[in-house]
Amino acid sequence: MAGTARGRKSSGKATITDVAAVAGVSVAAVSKVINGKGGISEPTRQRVLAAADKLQWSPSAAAVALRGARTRALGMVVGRGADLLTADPHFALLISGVESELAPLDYGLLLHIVGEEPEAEVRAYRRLAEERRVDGVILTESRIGDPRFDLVRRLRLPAVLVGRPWQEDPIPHVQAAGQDAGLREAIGHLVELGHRRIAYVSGPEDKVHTTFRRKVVESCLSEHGLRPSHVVVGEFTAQDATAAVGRMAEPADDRPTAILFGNDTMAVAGINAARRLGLDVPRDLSVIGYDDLPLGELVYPRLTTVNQDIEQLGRAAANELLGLLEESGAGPVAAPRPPRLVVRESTGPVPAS
Amino acid sequence: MAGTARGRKSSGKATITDVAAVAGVSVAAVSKVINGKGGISEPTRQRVLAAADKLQWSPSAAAVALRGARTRALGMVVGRGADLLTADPHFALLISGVESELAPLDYGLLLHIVGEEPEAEVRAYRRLAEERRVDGVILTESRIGDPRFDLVRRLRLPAVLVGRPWQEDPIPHVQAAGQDAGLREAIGHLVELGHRRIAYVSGPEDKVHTTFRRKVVESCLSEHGLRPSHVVVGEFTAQDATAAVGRMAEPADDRPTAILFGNDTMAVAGINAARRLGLDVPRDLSVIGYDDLPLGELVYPRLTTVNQDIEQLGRAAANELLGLLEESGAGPVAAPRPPRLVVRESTGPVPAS
DNA sequence: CTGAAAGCGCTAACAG
DNA sequence: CTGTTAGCGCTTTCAG
Repeated sequence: MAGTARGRKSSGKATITDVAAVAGVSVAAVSKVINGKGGISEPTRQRVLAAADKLQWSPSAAAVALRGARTRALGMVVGRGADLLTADPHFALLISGVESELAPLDYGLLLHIVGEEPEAEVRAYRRLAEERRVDGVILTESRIGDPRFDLVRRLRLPAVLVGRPWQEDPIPHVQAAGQDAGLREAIGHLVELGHRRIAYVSGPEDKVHTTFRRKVVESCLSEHGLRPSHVVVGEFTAQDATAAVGRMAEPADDRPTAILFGNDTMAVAGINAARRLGLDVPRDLSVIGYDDLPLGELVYPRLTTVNQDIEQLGRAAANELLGLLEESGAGPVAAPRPPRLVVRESTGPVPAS
Repeated sequence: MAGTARGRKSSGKATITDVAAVAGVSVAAVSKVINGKGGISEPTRQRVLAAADKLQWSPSAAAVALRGARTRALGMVVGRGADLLTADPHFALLISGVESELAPLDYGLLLHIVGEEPEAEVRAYRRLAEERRVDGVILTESRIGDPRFDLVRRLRLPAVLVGRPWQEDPIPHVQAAGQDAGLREAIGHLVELGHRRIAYVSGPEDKVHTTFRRKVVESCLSEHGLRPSHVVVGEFTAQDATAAVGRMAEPADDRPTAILFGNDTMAVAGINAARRLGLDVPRDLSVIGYDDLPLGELVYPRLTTVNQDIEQLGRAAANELLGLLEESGAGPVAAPRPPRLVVRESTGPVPAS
């Protein structure tokens, strides 16, 4: 195990030059072998591979990026407080889907969690672009008048939005076909059970999907000749859900017999609020959530909810973005399937009264 | 608004050369201004800053990394299936804490979610190191005989572990003082309520913290002159929790009057399993979880559990790693406080029988 | 105080 | 088939 030949810099990590030296070839040959370019004899190829393996060498991401302007990393900026982030596995699922698409291509995902302040968010995107840290970004949760679409365009930062774009924004986006399917099924389910007084508890209306869903609920109810008995716009939190239920329970004869909630967290909180008010779910009140979090299976009664394939959505978004970057090797990805109702135990026939 | 002076490459993004040209100085001057090195006159400084701002320029991360061997990014490899990831906000919290420490220093976090296969995990770390994509990594969930400590050492990849190291491993790590405090409080609480038959449902014993906690429970019970009525080792899943409760309920006279679960998800599942067996919580059975997820406040009865300040742990880990990298500017971070019991509604006096 | 020039590790022409 | 060489955008001596 005598020391290596001509003094390799003792401590620093191996470079392409070291590999070339060990293999007894030129750096160009090493480069070609690593990048699978043709025009290299098999014996040479083997020697290079052996040398690279021996030295535990892979091309430096920085050098490759500097040379080719490809960083092989995608970015994602999440603008939410830690509290909301953790109450809702939404992002974990999305990221997991994105990663599953990226991993085989050896792309990385650069994550930025910023607070709610819009300026921090803008700054994050700006740096990602200006510093050329990523090849593109994945956007989520588009808001009404979302500034990010303009931003990424000005930044010339390739971007794909997960979900429903704001207006006719020509930004590439992925979403499941039949976005309204889940809510339609949900309402159909309730109507079939005899419910007529149906309330809707929504999330903050600055999000595009929030208003969209409220409209779907309203139009779908009207197709059944109904109007929502109550519409509450809140904050997607347990507190707001509890408050909403409290408010709706007041005049008992006007109380809804079923409530649709904007997400599962609110729905579960709503169920418990009802219970504390002496109402049994589903006997006195039916409840439907949205998202189908694991939580829904854990609680009692198990939650009837609308399932979205968020992970698949992440996969599709990553795939789309990779396509934009002309990254071959990103095989086709199955389209995310429409949201659909999962009937469990929190819905039942309308109370007799 | 006439076209820029001598043909700047029309479409490509601005470089330091462009900024220098616009400011009418040399690239060296621009570099010095940006990096806050002294020896630049104020007027020059202003001109450079104005030019950089006008061109929306920040130094390319790739070039900086190539030159200085600092990527200003940290890595985190999460080896878990998407399912486990989402059932447990643990990582979301941790990441959120890490980010909050990184953001002010403009460090990025490169995330890799790999499956359960150990080889995928090793590969991920190896690439992170060999490609010099990150300056260091944060490790979580150390396992018995964890190969990653050796790995990062061989890779010369600066690393900090979140949580309890395996054996005396000399890897830098952060953890709250008084790791056993929460469980001790929990058991004290139960004993005070008169419980004598106390069971423990643990997670997979390949994790270091899992075995540690079981030992704490056992030794703490024995200090009270007790032995666990049952110890079940499962998978941290709702299924296993349900099964465990089913098994323990069998001979009613040997049934535990209280169960400690390894995490909140199991605890909630356990409560519902008990309910389906006709047992009321906390009247017939007391239940305590671990982690204090938001979930615990949503369910009925609200869950008594052990709270850990995971976000703070993430902050501390990032801070420690930054310190290892000799990154100044990482101010001191408060030490994570010991786990502590949060008493809510799922525990009560031992049943009379 | 300011600028010219030498690389960091790699890829892509171009010559042999 | 294989080697030489010119930069990619930046920082950093070292001279002016």
